[in-house]
Amino acid sequence: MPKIVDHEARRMRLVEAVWSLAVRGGLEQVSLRKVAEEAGVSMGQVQHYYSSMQALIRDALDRAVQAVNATIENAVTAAGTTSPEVVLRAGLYALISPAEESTRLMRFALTAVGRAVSDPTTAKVLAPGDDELLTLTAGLIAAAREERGSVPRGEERTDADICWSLATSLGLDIALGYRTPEAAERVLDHHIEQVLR
Amino acid sequence: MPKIVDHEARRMRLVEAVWSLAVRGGLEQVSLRKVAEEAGVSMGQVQHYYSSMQALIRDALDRAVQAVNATIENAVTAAGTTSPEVVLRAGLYALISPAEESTRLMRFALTAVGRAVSDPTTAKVLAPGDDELLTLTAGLIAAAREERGSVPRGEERTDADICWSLATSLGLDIALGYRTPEAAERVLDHHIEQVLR
DNA sequence: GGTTTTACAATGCGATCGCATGGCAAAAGT
DNA sequence: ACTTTTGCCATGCGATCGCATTGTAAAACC
Repeated sequence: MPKIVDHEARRMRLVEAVWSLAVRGGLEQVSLRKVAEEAGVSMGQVQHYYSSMQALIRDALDRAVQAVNATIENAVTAAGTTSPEVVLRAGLYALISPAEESTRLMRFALTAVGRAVSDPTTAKVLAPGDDELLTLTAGLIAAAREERGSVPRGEERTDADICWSLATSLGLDIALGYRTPEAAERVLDHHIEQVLR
Repeated sequence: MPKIVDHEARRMRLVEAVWSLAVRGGLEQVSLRKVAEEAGVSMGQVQHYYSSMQALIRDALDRAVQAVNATIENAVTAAGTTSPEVVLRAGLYALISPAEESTRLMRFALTAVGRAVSDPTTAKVLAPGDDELLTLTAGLIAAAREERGSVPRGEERTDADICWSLATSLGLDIALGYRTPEAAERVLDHHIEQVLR
């Protein structure tokens, strides 16, 4: 067998290049040559690791979405077994984090959203939280309400749905420069306060 | 002077072609030749009315945003001077309307969102509701609360902000096929109910 | 130590792109 | 009638695109 290289590292390097190029000038600025140059490798290497441009971009998107999900899970895990309200806030805040890498991933996701309009595969990758996340969040909301002594009012699933929609929307606003993370946090805080009231 | 033609009609025809092409295959599928073919005219005509591809797409985006705003204003105007809650609902519902043209415009806007990441001009066009809209909406919320006899709690501006964020988010979900208009309406109804409670 | 397999690198091809250019028909002004 | 202006068409150019092809150096296997 030939040279032993770290395939994962190679791919990650190329995906990073795609992220940078796309954030800098949109997905349309991502080409085999540009990616190769940005990553400091030859065009041949890009072709060696990805059978097509589509495959490269798809992998870049997959990894971006997975990275965002990972930050949410990490935030929730870090919150540990404190009060449900703290866990709830931790998860939602992950989407409006001022961390530069977080914003970068959101920005890249935004450059790919356009494709979701005509490409069902892309749409599936970018789809909002699944049932499992919604169920978990609904449980957190119910528990947090109980903890606060609020009147339970059912419909926690819809409340959870709205929370994630709002947090995502705020995160995208941050990525587009429409809001600062601080302003977004104030809005999100206010909403959580209303929900748990 | 030469042939008299309806410039506005010509431009609108080209913009329509851009919308169709972009919704069908993303903004990257929009080219001078394709637009000309889609509109059933020559490439020269496209060049005659738009000095560059950028100008054409910018006009298409401007008109799309203006069209969406128009549907909101029309909905509000149509609601007339009934109760503030009805007016509020009318405006918000406009963003999740099941009307085909409405979804089409949202879809096109989505194909352009990616550009906003790296193009401040596009970002400005796609920016969320301005202060005026927010102030107006906040007034409607306050009035609707009073009408219902709810306790006033200030912060109506933030409530208005959240309402528009949620409605927009739901509208985009519909455009991407993540939700049906009916499901989105249920979510929005629930939120309005919570806000006015 | 030769063979094979892997990991690239370099180059070329056909298609498509935005845009510039030049020409031409029609109609308003003189 | 003739000039001028406008609306539009057709064509060509240089750049860039994704991808196929071919070549090559290195390392595991026999």
